[in-house]
Amino acid sequence: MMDAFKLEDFLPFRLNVLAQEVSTRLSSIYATRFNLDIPQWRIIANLATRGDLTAQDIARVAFMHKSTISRAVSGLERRKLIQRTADPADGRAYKLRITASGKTLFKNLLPDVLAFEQDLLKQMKSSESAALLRGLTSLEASVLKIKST
Amino acid sequence: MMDAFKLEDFLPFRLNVLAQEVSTRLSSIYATRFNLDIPQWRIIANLATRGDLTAQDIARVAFMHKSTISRAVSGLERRKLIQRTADPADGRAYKLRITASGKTLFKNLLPDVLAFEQDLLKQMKSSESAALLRGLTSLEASVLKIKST
DNA sequence: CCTATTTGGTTGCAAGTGAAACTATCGTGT
DNA sequence: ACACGATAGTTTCACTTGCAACCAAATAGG
Repeated sequence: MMDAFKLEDFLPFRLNVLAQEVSTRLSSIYATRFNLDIPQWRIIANLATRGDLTAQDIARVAFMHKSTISRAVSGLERRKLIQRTADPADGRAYKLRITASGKTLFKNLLPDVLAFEQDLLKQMKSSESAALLRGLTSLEASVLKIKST
Repeated sequence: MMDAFKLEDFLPFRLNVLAQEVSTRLSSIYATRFNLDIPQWRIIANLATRGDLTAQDIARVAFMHKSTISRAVSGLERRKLIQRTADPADGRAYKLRITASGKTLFKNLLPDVLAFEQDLLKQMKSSESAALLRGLTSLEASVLKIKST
């Protein structure tokens, strides 16, 4: 019609659709089987793999808003999947730690989640999946550069 | 800590963060300068480049929910950027068409939007950006395959 | 020290979104 | 011609989310 612009080739659009599609399918795994939403899953995963963190730490590494974290933490604490203790070094902050049952949940969840990722990648030729991962790494760097501009 | 799982290497997480980051920065272009939100931008772009479409058509090509489209269309029609006419072939449907002022807006917007995409890609080595695009194409196919499973 | 600014975290509010219910119309089968 | 299920689009509702205002504690500057 007008111009040769194709929305379906437009990088931001493609990223959005892919992320959305992948996210929806993935979250159905931990939502239905483990009753976690996306923020909760991210917090669990970070605490399980990185050790104790404050909400602020999580905000930085998981790119989440602090209000989202605050709410997700309440839920996780209520279910005793994580535990909050005052940070001795900073009276405003709380150290978040995953509990034993949180670890168990994570251990049960992880295989499913990894299997899903592998399903996605296994459908691709290995040269293509390698290209994807390389490209994503490069794009991540590019976004950071633009960000600081 | 526990397992070698790294959330920051996990494909769904990476896609999410990237899409989110890119989307936010892009939408600030058309939000502040042209008062469009994401659904509206997508509708304008599709109508500008593909010609007349029904809401249903847009839902399919742009992966949007019909309720989202319905609301976005109202706003665009109110601003006379698009126009709705009853579909002669189907009494339930409406043909959506971009108006002259809609086209003008799109023409003004397009260069900014393309420049943003180019900014992203230009920061990457051309081998890396090629890898990215190839990988995304392959992943798109992979997601579709899993979807039908 | 004492004030001013910043920072960690929580909460209220407004906006956006998906699911589902609903209306109107279409298409199929009988 | 009619009844049925499917489909286009709108709207209501519940829920999520980001932003901004807020409180408490920390840090910086005079």
